[in-house]
Amino acid sequence: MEDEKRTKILEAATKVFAEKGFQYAKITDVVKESGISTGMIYTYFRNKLDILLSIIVLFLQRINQLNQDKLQSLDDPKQKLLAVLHNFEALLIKDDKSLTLVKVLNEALPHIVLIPEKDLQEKRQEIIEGNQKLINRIDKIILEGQQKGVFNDTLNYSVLRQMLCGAIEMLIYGLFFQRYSKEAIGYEQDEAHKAVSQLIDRFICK
Amino acid sequence: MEDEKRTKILEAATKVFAEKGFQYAKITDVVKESGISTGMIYTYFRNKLDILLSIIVLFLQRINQLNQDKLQSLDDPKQKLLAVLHNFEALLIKDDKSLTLVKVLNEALPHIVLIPEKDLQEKRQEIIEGNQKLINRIDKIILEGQQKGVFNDTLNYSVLRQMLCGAIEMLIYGLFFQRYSKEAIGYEQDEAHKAVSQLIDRFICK
Amino acid sequence: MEDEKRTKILEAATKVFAEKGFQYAKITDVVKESGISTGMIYTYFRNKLDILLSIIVLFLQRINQLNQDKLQSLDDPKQKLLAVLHNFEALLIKDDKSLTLVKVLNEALPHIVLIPEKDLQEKRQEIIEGNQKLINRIDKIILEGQQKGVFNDTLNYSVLRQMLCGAIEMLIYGLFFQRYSKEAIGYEQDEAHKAVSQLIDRFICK
Amino acid sequence: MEDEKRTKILEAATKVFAEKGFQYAKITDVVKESGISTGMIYTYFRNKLDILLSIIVLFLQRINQLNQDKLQSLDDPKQKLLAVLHNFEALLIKDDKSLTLVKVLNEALPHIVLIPEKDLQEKRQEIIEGNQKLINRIDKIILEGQQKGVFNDTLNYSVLRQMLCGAIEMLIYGLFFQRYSKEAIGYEQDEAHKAVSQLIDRFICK
DNA sequence: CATGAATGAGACTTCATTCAT
DNA sequence: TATGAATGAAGTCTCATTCAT
Repeated sequence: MEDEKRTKILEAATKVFAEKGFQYAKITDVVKESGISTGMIYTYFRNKLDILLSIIVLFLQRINQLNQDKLQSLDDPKQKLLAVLHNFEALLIKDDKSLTLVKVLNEALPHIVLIPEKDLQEKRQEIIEGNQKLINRIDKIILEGQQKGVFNDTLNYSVLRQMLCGAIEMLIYGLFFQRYSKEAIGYEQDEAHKAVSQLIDRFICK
Repeated sequence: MEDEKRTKILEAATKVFAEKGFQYAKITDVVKESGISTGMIYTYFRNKLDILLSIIVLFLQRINQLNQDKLQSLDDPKQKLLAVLHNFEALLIKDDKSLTLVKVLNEALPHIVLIPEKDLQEKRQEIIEGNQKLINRIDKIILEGQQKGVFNDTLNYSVLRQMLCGAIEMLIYGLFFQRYSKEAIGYEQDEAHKAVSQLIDRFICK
Repeated sequence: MEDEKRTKILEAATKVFAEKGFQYAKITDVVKESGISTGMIYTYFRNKLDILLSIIVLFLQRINQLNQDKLQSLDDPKQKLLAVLHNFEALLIKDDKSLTLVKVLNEALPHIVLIPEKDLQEKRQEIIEGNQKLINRIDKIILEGQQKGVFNDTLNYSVLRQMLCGAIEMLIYGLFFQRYSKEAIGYEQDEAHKAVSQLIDRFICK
Repeated sequence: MEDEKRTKILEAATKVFAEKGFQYAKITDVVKESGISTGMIYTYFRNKLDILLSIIVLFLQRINQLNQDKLQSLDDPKQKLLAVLHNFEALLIKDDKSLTLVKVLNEALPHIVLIPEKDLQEKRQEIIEGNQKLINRIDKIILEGQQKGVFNDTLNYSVLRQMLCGAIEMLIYGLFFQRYSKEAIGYEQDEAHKAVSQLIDRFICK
């Protein structure tokens, strides 16, 4: 009941932040989009930044939870990597609403990780740790694959992870761009999925 | 002399925007960083946004010029792709100062392309066209490679371009992050360079 | 309730603009005078100029309404002219507060009519039309009086109107000056009233 | 030589202040109009306000000088009043350039007389005294006319002076408006002249 | 619990004025 | 004497946040 309202706010904010950019999005926009009054929003969140951080925290909690659930039953590094990828899809590409989340993450994460916000230290810390956990999990998989001799080991695992994430992120952003701007980007969700599998096959795997 | 000052402002602004984010950067920060007074800044640029747009316009002009220069003497699609990549490096990875530009581009481009700023329409248009030219050039190279039978043609050229750009962007962002946050990211410029070559070899090429 | 606040702002602004002059009046002065916060003022008016224009629009609406009401029941041109004059008094000379309006009108109208403000075109248009309507009504009365042979017709009606308005305006300004500067100007409201009647009798009438 | 430049600045400023209004006129406008550099302007005048005050001081000096010259040889109050009026014409209506002065006087005098500018006290004082002298001279003529039994004495001399000045001012402003806005006002200089004579004949004289 | 009217801090920007050349 | 590039003080306006109802 309470959480329902919280979720409504976060979903509305995600849409608004994605469409206008965090800096240009006004609280009033979130009010209009969510149908929840300003005052109410401020009982759920300390301030505007808190909403943004909460969106990200929620995403990181979900993706990390999903990863934890899926990965423990898998052994093969390649299967693990594909599972992580699948989890991204499950959270980010499943529908138009989810795609907006990518835009928000793209815009916000670099700042939050890099810039020490004075406000909301504990939430920022949670994000940094959640982000770290996500990255570490991927790194561990790649490293394991390299050690098992199935993954490309001519490159540092961190380089591989960085490229993999960048490629996926840009693919998904392309989908968001297409949905939102109504301009053709030239591919759809299924082709993006195929593309990442192929990237793993040809670039990550030996 | 005049251009010298303009450049100084743009460089200072790039640093400040990269470090604080455009929204949180104050004109006073640019004043302090550049050593040029508020009033002077406003004789060179119409407003804060104009500075941001000018940074991007300048980058797009340079990269497109570099590409035009380098590409006309090359025939082989793979050589062309490597040339484009090298141009990115020449502009973005050559030193710490250049790396800040990546951060600014990452933050600003999605907004500018997506959101119709009311202000500064002609400059915004220049950016959209410059960006388009950059992307089209890459697309053309990939398409040519596919038609010549040397590039991976199981995937759409736009998918390949998107992934290539995403991977490179993230690699460079990693370098920026490392220089700026003093936290190890796990690789350096040369390894990034090698990584992209390898990505082209294994993923883009047949 | 809402209109009450709008009125409060307009009244405070009229006083402040009259005392300091529009250019030297700060929004903070209006805030102090009205007891209404900056933010609130900007929900009622787009900007400082909008406040000024709104003061004038309101005056023109009122005077034109009053004129319309009073004139339709009158037949005699002289009675009509006196009615218009009385309406001015009813709006401008009734108390100290009203007198400040004269100062604001004197200062602002010449600019607004003459200079094409880029901002707030529709409001500016309303003022020009309201002003025109006011002048046309007076012109029509004078012309009618001339045609009926009761008004001085050795002079153009526009000359007569101009002089009449100028004389009245200066008379009222004198009253404002006296009230505000506490320096004697040498006459009071009743004498001013008498003077205009006499001006009509001796100068406008045959 | 020096005075030539001073005059040039004052003339340019009069035009600019008339066209844009003192508050909206920029020093740069005066620079462009006069062809004299910013720095130079500031050697002749202390600040922007000083220019405005100097324009008015000069006008008051001239009109008072002219009045003194003409009036001493005249005896008849009506002739004196006509002489004063003629002097106004000589200074304000003689050409398009002079007409701009009316606009500036209209806009500035009420403020200067009313509001104690912190700056430039001695110049402000000079204006107040010059203005006073001008008004006193007119008052004296009217009073004299009343005492001699040739002027309307049912009204206070200050009321008569106020109306006379208002009527003339508005007539001249109409001429300025016509020249500047290219919209017909309905009369020309000669008709304005005739109108004032008639006003004196019918309203001021018995 | 719910609202949205009201607040005011602080950013952007302008332009009168200065002063090195 | 002459210039106009450079300055920075100060005003307008926005919008996140509060709190009376």
